Amino acid sequence: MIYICIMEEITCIRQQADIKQIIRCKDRVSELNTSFDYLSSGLELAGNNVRLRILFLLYEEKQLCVCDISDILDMGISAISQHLRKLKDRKLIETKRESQTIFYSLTKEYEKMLKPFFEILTQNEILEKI
Amino acid sequence: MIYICIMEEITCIRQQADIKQIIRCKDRVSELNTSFDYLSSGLELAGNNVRLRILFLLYEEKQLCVCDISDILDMGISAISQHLRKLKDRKLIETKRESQTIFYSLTKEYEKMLKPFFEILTQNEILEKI
DNA sequence: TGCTTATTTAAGCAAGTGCTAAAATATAAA
DNA sequence: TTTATATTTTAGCACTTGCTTAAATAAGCA
Repeated sequence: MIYICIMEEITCIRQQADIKQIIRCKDRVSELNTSFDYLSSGLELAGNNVRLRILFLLYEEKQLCVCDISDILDMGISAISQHLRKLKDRKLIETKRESQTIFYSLTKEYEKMLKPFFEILTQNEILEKI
Repeated sequence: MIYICIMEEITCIRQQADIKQIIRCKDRVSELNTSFDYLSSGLELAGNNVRLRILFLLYEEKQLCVCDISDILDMGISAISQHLRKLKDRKLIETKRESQTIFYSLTKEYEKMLKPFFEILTQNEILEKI
């Protein structure tokens, strides 16, 4: 019979290292693997300054077209369009065509998810003014 | 007398464009400018897969050293250290030295802020298993 | 003092991001 | 059909990010 022993390379050989803790954490992280991918990809999108502003504008105005956002943020239409595509691919926003104009809006799911953030944003601003 | 007229370049000359809406949004966005910078920089940090895992691990285990995280995530110590520095610079985490070992933990503020996210993460995982 | 352990910092590089400019697509109106 | 409007897509490029390797720092111990 052949025994194959897979040794996990431990980079750190601290005396006080809690091996049980490390193994428990490894398991925990790997079972939540896809959740981390999903959540981080969403946060990454919102983590861009321009995209965060776009999400906020859609949150407050309900719907806007590329052209509106381009004017508001003083940026090229193409640049905005590329940001919108990323947000749409990841289903943070959705489109509704009205003849030539394409209106973007937050999906129900993300409107709910982003609400607390934008409320903090707005409240802080008010507090600063008092 | 010399009049200087600063014309704002409007890239989009849509017939149906609501000029009042655009100007209102411009003002709104510019008054919240620093808030956007602050929030997006935080989300950007959490939007990285490795850093999100680090934040989650610190959330669950309360405190860990570079070495622990390096073992758990199977990554080089230097790479983890550089992520930790970014999180520390932005005050998402803080350090506590115990002789040679430096323990990292979430700051009170961000522990509270991240809680809802990690609860969703954990709940979804449980739901999937049923 | 030197040696070990724990960690950070710096240099270098491959890969990714976000912008601009130009070409392509799609709808409406003349 | 041609022309204008609204938008997307592609190519190219500067800039940033995240990793690796190697050198630097810092604390405890012989």
